[in-house]
Amino acid sequence: MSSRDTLDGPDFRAVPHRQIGRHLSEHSSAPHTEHAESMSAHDIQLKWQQHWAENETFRAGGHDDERPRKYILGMFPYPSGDLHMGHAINYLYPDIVARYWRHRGRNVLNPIGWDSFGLPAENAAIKRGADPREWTYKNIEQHKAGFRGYGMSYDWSRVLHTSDPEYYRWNQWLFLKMYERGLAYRKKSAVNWCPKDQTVLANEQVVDGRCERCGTEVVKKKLTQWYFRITEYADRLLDDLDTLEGHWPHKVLQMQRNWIGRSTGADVDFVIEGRDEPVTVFSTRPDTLHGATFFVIAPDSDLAAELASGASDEVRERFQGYLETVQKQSEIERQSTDRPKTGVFLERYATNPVNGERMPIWAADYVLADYGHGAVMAVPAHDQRDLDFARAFDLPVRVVVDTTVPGGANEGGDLAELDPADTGVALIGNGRMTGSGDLDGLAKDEAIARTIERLTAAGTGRAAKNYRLRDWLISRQRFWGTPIPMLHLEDGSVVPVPEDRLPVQLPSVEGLDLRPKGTSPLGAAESWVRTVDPASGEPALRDADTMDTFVDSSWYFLRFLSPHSDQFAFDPEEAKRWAPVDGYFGGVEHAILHLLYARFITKVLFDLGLIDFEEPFSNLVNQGMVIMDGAKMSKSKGNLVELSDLLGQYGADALRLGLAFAGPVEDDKEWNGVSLSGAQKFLSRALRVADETASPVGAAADAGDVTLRRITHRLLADAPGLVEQTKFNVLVARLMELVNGIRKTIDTGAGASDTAVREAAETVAMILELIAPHTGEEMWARLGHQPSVSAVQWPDADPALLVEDTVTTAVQVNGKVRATLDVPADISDADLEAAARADEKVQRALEGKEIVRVIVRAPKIVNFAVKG
RNA sequence: GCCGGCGUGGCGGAAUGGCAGACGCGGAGCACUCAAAAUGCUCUGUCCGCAAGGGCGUGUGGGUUCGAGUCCCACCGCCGGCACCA
Repeated sequence: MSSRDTLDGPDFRAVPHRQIGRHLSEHSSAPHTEHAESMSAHDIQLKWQQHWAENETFRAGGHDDERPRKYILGMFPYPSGDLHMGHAINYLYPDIVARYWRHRGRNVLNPIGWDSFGLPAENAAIKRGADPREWTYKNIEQHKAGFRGYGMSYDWSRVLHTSDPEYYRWNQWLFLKMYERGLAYRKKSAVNWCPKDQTVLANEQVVDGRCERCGTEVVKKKLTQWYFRITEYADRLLDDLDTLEGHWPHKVLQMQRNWIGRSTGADVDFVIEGRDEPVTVFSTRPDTLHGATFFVIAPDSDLAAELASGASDEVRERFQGYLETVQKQSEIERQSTDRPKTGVFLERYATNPVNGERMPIWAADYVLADYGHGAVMAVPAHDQRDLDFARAFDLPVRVVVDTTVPGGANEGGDLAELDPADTGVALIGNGRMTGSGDLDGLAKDEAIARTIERLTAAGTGRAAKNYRLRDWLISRQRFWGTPIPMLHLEDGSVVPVPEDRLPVQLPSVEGLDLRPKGTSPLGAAESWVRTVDPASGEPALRDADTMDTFVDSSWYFLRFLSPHSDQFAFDPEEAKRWAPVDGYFGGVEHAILHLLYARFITKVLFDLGLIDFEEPFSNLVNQGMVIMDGAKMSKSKGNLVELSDLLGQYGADALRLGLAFAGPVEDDKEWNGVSLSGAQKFLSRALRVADETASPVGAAADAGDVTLRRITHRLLADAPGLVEQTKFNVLVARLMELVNGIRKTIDTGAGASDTAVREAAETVAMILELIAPHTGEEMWARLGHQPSVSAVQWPDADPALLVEDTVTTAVQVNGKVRATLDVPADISDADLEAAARADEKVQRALEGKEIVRVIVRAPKIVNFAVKG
């Protein structure tokens, strides 16, 4: 808005979104506004939804649109069943924000699409003997109708479905790019296997040892699978989290940090007797190397098998038995930390590089094959797990850190009494080195640095990092996903499908048995699997696995920027214009799944030079769930509240308002506490003040009732902050205050023809539109304006109306309020103190007391600090 | 075990270190009505008091400050993440 020095009311310039400069009269004719009493919420809803659809009101502006851009996005839905309360709350918040930025003069992109590959469609298809396509696209149509009925301001020209070949073609393209860069690779490894879904799972999809989808206990299976090398990006994924601080929920950042789990320390090479190659172990405490008294390797590692095979028959037999026991355990059993330590001595020895001591080598399942090098140097005195093991098998315990020294963890204690071998408690705290040659006396950090220097110089070790994060297993043995675009030749080599042959389309389900059986159903599609390598002309077999659907969702936010392109996955020029996403909304359940994968792929695309940013989502909001009786709503619990029922009964606006008002965005909302009738009541109250507004359109507000004008302008000033901090519940409360103020002005104040009433009602219409868009539009129309209110530009608040002439000062005595004074807002400290001292109540409170100090913060507060 | 977050009326929840409880739900009363619904208005943290007024109040105990729901320390409770990760 231009800087004007008049005290006019808000300047509600209606600027159409799509093309600035287009005149209101060119808009399609305004929908007929009937008399208030004759229109139900339902009628209002339909009328405006039709208007928005016909006018493409929320289509994002094109290249010629000069306004600054805002990209607002909700995590796209999976098209299972109909829309329910979960969707209602998830997609409400981004819609509020998108609508807000339109009022703030931004070219807003608020798209919607469907994450439409995945197991539920396939399982439903198996159950009904149908094609997953039918189920999927039927549900998508239902969702689309549901979202329109809910009043979402989407750009419907950019819809995408990940199960369209036009989409998954680019998934395959991404895979090939990853492959070219060595970021997609195949390896045989023990993988997580869900026996129910009959497919492998990524680490991220195993929750407490169970399948994230179906809850079945996960088992380990040795399989050759495709992986994305996310570990190569571990440092960047971890370090860049710092740049998101303050923009992403702290909790999500912390969860990702935990998940990546970087440890720093050293790799140390140990010579093994009777083996040519040394074995490397990782340790975060190389300072304790002198205290390493034995060596432990994971029983299911290749090294264990190798070392056992070189031992006596008896040892070999014992080891085999142990290995079988270990492999029979479920993940849940194995992860339990409080079970006794078990293991077998392999009758082999390693040599401690710092003192040449012989260290017996054991195989024990407390060492994991897939972390570090699958082997550890055991320092029982200073590691609880090693100590437990040493005590179970009577192995030597040697203290090399004195924790009783000044500043140590057991300062002033008696080291002999603290002997871990006796107490069973490892000394893991700080202290000074002892019994470690010339490391003696050094503190932990110094000793670590010194040890790494020595090892490096001797060539027997080096500084090293390790991560909890594992590479992302992306193969799935299921039908309804993106085929992996690779070919297996007769000579055993694996080659990519050339880019110009994409997409590798899914075959028809006709004649295919989709039932899970441990290998991909695609493998049975003979005519599909058997093909020819276009490069060599050799016969080839297609890779029959499909990709994890998290690949689909790892880059979809870029596809919205050029959703129909057959030239690019996304147009880099469009990405430059719109991306990254300014406001991303979704549930915390994706804190380390989707959000980690999307960050990873974004960094890869950055490295490919296709985008100029390294983080996909500049701001993230985790909304809470709608719960019922304290539990998540779900189909299985039978407490799913369908959206369509409520839209008919209460209307979209009442539902939106009720949810927005129910509490802070990130909190769960108890459904029984959401009052839709209360919301309805407020909406009709708002509509009524618009109907009652009696001054003409365009009437200047300057002469209007000042009290009401102050409320209006305070809201105009405060609402942007409230929306930008996602305090929608407070925004609703403030709207209620304004409507209450209008009500009061009409009934007992200046009356319905006062121009402040019009100004206030128009402000309500504009801001209410964010939350209850149909009612906002209807108010705007009834106030005599052309649609759409969504295009109205946010007026600046009049600064003169934001400062009060008189304010209420609290007068405190020792911090307790004893009186309030109405004083001029610009009162001086001295005058205020004098006024306070003159007040009768204050005098009474000060009677007989000695004033020690007086704090005056005009015009807010006076505080007398007194004695006696 | 490690890491993180949160504790405010009967309920959902407000509150840049400056009048705790905005706004709403629920409750009580009043107006309109033959009546009800709808609508509008008033009251509604708690204790003492007829009242004026006062005491107490943001999980508990300390601290910083003229002043603490807000900042610091300890504890209690709840929620979430990670966890035999060397």
